[in-house]
Amino acid sequence: MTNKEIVKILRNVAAAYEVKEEPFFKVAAYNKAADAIEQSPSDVKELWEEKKLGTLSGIGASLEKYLDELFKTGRVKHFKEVMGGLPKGMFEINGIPNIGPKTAYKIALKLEVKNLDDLKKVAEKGLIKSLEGFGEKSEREILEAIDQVQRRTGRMLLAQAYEIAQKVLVWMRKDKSVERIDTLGSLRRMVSTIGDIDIAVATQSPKNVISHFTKYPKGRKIIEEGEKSASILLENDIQVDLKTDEPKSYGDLLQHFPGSKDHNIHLRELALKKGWSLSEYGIKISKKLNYFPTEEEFYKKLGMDWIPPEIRENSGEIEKAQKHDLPKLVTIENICGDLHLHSSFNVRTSHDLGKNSFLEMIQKAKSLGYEYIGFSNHTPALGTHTKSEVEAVVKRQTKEIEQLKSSRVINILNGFEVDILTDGSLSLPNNLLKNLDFVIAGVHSSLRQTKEKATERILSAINNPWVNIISHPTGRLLNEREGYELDWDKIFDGCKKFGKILEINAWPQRLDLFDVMVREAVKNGVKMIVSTDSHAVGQMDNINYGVSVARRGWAECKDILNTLPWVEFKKFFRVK
DNA sequence: GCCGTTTTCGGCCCGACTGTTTTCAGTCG
Repeated sequence: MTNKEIVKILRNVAAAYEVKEEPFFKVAAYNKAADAIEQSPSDVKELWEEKKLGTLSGIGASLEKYLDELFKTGRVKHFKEVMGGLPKGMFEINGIPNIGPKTAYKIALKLEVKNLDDLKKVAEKGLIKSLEGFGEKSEREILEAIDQVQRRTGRMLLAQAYEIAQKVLVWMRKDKSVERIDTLGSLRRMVSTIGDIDIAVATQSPKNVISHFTKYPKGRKIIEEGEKSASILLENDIQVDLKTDEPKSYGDLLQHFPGSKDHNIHLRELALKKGWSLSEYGIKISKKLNYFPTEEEFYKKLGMDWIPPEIRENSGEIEKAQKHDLPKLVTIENICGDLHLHSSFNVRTSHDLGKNSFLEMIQKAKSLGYEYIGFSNHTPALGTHTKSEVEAVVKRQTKEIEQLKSSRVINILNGFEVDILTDGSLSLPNNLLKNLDFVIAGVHSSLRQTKEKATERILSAINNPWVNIISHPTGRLLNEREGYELDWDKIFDGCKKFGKILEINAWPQRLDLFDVMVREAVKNGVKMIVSTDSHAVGQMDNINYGVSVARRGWAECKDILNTLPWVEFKKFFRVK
């Protein structure tokens, strides 16, 4: 049983409880447990076998007992009772954007909808709008949502694939026959979502390597075990493919499998003009196969510089490499600070609070070798604070940060992440914003506006003199929703005119701006900043994924503001 | 349901927004 399957079961129980109007906290508890499992890097069944289920926060005595029953018998009597009497179809359509448990229940019950296809049919027949509480618009939006779901891919997030792959690499390095090891495929190119995990090994004794690989402790099933390659399935149904080659030809292997397909096709066409042919085994010149131990030598033979995997998309990189004019892409070592950090500073916000204190985040920043750090908690919720209370909160945070600044452990910027509200106004007034060292503004609600409205909305934040950074500009969530559409010419113009910075948000599900738009921003001369949106110190390591997006967008240090040393960096903000 | 404790109960989740209402229910973050 995979984590995904367990999560689905728990979400179904939560949905059933919600429909049956059980106390809210019970519903929340099940969803929280599902969240914990969804985000757990370990296999939950494995944890259960090791009697470590209790280490997962959100799983208490009751759920532990139910999961025990689930793993032993494959079912849970209590869950069955809870879901009893409810139409099965509701669990199939629950979770589609804007369809929650109650909507799912109503539709499944009244229209006898059993699955997504049924839902599409009844919506197309116009049966939904005739239900009480539904109308033309909600029916149309359901159709759009189905369309969105059907286009969703079964790919995992880059961060997930990356972490799983790192563990496999650690295991593989234990085998003495492994001389070199790297990831291949879209993972090596650091694409935002990944299908399978591919790994390359340079070795003289592939047999040993493959035998070691198939013994990977988290492997569930060996799919294929050949002489030079093997594939295994991990317990969470993720496939890992291993390919080996001799060290003398390792560069060929390493170059071939990451692609992209278009990049390789272009290379092959170039080779063909010289009468050569390219493959994973090397470059064939007048029927003789030439081997290359490194990628650098492979590319050199083709008359070009080595191309960083992140930009191998056949979008001009080959021509640049031939002219020895590739961009000098930003690296993680260039990053000097992180400005999008949510601390546990005690404010009742309308969004999530962080888990760690200012001090803990400062210490983490030091350990990352940063020169500066910026705090950007969400603002106090508008509904529950009076004007003077909001002002008091801002003052309280400012005072606390001023004290930390005086300790001179690291350079600190005092800021907030303000909401860009539906009408384009901000969740803090200007008279408070102007006293902050910096302001990040982001959209956190009403994500379904038209292109025109969304553009206007963001432009009004760009026009605000106290706003410095626009966070996660497109609002997309990978595998979940596409962002709102924007008129990018206007956004870029606004940023340039008013000196605003676009964020490359490194949160694994966001990665927003995304690579293609980063490239556009670079072309337009718009400055960006890579930041993590961390809500806990551990998440500050995610900066890596943001840097990858920047690299995929051809960004150099000149494009990324937080590569600047403090003395230069602070000039862009209101540091006294 | 979970969790933490001032440790076996009481607090935890609520604000914003939308579409359908005409005062609210449901979704989302």
